[in-house]
Amino acid sequence: MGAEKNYRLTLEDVARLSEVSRSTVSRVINNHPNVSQEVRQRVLKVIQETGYLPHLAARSLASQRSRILGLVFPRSVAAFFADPYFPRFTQGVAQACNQNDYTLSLFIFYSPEDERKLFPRISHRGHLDGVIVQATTANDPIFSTIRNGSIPCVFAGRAPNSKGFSFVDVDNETGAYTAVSHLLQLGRKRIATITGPLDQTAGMDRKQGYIKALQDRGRIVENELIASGDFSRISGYNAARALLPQSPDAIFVASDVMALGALQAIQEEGLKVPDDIAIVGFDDLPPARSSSPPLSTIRQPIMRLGVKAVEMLLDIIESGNQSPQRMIFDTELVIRESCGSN
Amino acid sequence: MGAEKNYRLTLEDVARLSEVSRSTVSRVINNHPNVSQEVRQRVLKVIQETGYLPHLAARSLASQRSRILGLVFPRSVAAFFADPYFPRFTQGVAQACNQNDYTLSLFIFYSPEDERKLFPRISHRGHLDGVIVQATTANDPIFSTIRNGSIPCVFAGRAPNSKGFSFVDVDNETGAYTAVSHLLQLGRKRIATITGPLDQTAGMDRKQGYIKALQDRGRIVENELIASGDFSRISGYNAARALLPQSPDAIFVASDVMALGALQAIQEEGLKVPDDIAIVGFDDLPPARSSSPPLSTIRQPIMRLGVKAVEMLLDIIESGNQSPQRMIFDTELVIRESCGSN
DNA sequence: GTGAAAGCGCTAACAG
DNA sequence: CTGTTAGCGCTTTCAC
Repeated sequence: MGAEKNYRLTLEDVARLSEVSRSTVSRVINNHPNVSQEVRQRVLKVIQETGYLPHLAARSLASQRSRILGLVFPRSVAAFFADPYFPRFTQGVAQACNQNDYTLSLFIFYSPEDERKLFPRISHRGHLDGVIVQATTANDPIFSTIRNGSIPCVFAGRAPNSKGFSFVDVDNETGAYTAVSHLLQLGRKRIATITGPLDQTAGMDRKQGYIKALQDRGRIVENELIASGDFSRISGYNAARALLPQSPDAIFVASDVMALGALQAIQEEGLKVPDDIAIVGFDDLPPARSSSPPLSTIRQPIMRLGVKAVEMLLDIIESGNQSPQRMIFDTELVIRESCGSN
Repeated sequence: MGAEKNYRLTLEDVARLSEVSRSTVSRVINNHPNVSQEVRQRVLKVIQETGYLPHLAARSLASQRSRILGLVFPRSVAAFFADPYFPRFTQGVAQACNQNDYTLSLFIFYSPEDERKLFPRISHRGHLDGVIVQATTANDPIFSTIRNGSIPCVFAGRAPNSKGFSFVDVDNETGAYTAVSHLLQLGRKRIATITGPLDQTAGMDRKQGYIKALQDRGRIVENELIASGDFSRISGYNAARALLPQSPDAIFVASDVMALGALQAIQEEGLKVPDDIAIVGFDDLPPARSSSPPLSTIRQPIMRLGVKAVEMLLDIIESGNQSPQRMIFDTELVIRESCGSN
């Protein structure tokens, strides 16, 4: 191991020790082809022995690339760290950043104050090489910021007004469609839904999948069976309470966290899940596995979304490719006890 | 609003436009006193109008400070984003970083591979101005890395071998003591505990508080009433199952997440909480509020821990103060239904 | 395949 | 209070 001294070694030092020029050392570090095997080995050895580490700021300044990626959670993603979805996504992003030798820098917005302060840093070229932005409602100021800036960006989730933007997402509509179809196959007659916020595509698309599944089987879509929530547990609880008087025999809930709230409301009413009411959630987060009864749900590959977002972003950065890219992941129906299929 | 062009303005540009030298502009930006009011205003106006933003890398290089703080989750913090504690703490850290114009950079370790790659970046001076490290087991390699490096560091939680390190923490022992004392006052006779991992101070201290509360009231500490977990839900579930044959009438559980698992185990056994068994958890995370029955628990100010960690770290960085600092927050008993006091 | 030289955009003495 | 002058440590033409 190289000594970890206070004195920082520089390229200059390594060059001297390996008896070549700074340029050559730089080439070795950056894997430039124009270095002879012999010299390369010699330099590598010195680097190894000294524990030399390039100075990131110096490198950024000279190369005009910071090798820092931003991960942005807009203010309208209020639920932020209350829903396990976000930490999990963050984990995927962090992992992929490590893998690719990029540094991850986290931006979480709370107040307009934060935005005023941080938006310039995010959108101006020079600080970040690119950003991953959690998609949210159309009117969040983050959109105009990104649009007016010139920084490479990938959205996590399709944003309502994100035409021309790159994004990673899951097929929300098909996921919901699958969930509701399953419920129909099980013979449920009055299938209700608790939607997510309808100003986000995830909320809209999942609702659309619910509607489509019903229609494809010739069922009538009843508005009294549709309640809306905001992905929070309490909103799921309240929505379920509002739904119960309509005597549904099944509910498709647009997120696991809301489903947990709904489950509680149902049970408090003395009703049994799945006997009286079947439930299918969406996300497949850990809490879904440990509820009583365990929650049937639509699994989405959250961590992989994070990883893919980074890879897509790096591709955009490195290729300079301007045309928007997109990647839609499939979901998977996970059957547990809450839907009563076993 | 300044135009967000591809061309980056430099200090030079601002200097020219405001008809002063680069140094003066630099002084204005860095709030140096040696600038006349008049000139300062003029420069500020130009900055405002042009939307000039200093180039961080250039600044870092020249000033030898990156204004980037690292937040590190060691590999042995496996539960990572499964326990809402961490996201919440992260939130506090992110908030405080914004406030102080520092950038937050996140390091989450999964594999030895990650460590090999990232440790040098963390411990070498020059990349990060300081790091906040989530405390964990004594044998995690992060400790030697930090110790051998020369980077300012604050631990979140007291580490088992962190003598001489700065940290923020809560008074775990007193928190546990309070919880158990409350249970005793309610007349519970056979109070069990489910501990956290005993190679972490949070686990040890909470166990110690349990023991002390019992002893202070002249109770005998029975080993059969002590089960250990690892802060995960499933470990709480298993520990509770192991405890039930000893017929406890109360359990102090060292984390809310484990308490939820224990609750489930108890209820599956047909026992009632709090009638048959009272439960008090630790943390006061959102899930504690929404369980049935709601969980009595020991609240710790998680976000404030994050904020304080940053402030402490900045103080160390800016003052160059070497002597270890520490801050211990008080906890608070939150009474809900699971302990049966109402 | 290698080295010399010119910056990248900023800070920080040092003069004045 | 203000300007001049050196760098910070690296990348990147451009010669050779």
